[in-house]
Amino acid sequence: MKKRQTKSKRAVLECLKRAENFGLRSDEIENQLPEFDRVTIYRILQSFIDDGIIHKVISDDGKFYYFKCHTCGEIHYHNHYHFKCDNCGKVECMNNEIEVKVPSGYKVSNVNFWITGVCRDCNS
Amino acid sequence: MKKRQTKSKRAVLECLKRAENFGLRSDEIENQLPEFDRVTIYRILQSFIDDGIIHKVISDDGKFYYFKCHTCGEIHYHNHYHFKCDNCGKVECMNNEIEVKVPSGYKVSNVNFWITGVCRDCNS
DNA sequence: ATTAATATTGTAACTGCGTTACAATAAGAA
DNA sequence: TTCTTATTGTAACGCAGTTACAATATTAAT
Repeated sequence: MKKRQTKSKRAVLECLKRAENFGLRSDEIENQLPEFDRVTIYRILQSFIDDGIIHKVISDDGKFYYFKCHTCGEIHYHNHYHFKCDNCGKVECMNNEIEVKVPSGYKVSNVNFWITGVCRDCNS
Repeated sequence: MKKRQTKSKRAVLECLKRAENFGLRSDEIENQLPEFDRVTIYRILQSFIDDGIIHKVISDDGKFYYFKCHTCGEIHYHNHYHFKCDNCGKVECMNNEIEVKVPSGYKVSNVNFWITGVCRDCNS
């Protein structure tokens, strides 16, 4: 099952890199890449996640956002906030590690932190 | 649009109270209350949320969990962790307020914090 | 207790989003 | 160039939640 390089994979990765630490939904990627089928895009995103190249986060209204953030590719769980601006709609990774405190006896393996509010750009 | 008391509403609230600070999915409530239609249950849950009686949280795999936790009904956003045990599958509200630190310029209005791991019961 | 107004319910059909099956295509090694 | 098989597109499916609408049940007024 050796992976192959394809136009579609390169294109999807380009989309996510262009977005930087802002996240995209799969339908946003679809719109940017109408030459590829949505199933293909889903599969590529999943394979990137399996490889640790990107990560995905669920929003509070049940949609997945995909990120190619600066810590992707390293061994880590993505323990930073993901902030969605209610005004402009943009979703971004906040690049601060969060110290997750849980009661004794609990063991944390993964986190999904979602915040909504107003971003700096929309506040000024 | 004055609200009315019904058997279904009482039954749904009973389910959630019985669960205490553990969360339930709508399909779990459906199974407990086969006498009511799933649409009815969805509507009741939504109306409870509108009234602030319960709150809902999205899990990292895209399912909603409904909680009647001890702080529901007060004016607050539910800024506590929601912990799902990978072993026993239970989901619980962790009753500690989290101090959410965001970069200056950002304004937080709502949070959705989801953690997975192993709970105290399954660890011992 | 009756009646009337309308909030609530059940049924059916629909939506959005992600997945699966399978045959056709194309990447990359020989 | 040829072969192997990873990848793709098409179509159909599945799940979770929503909407439309007519039937029912709660509550207030008589």
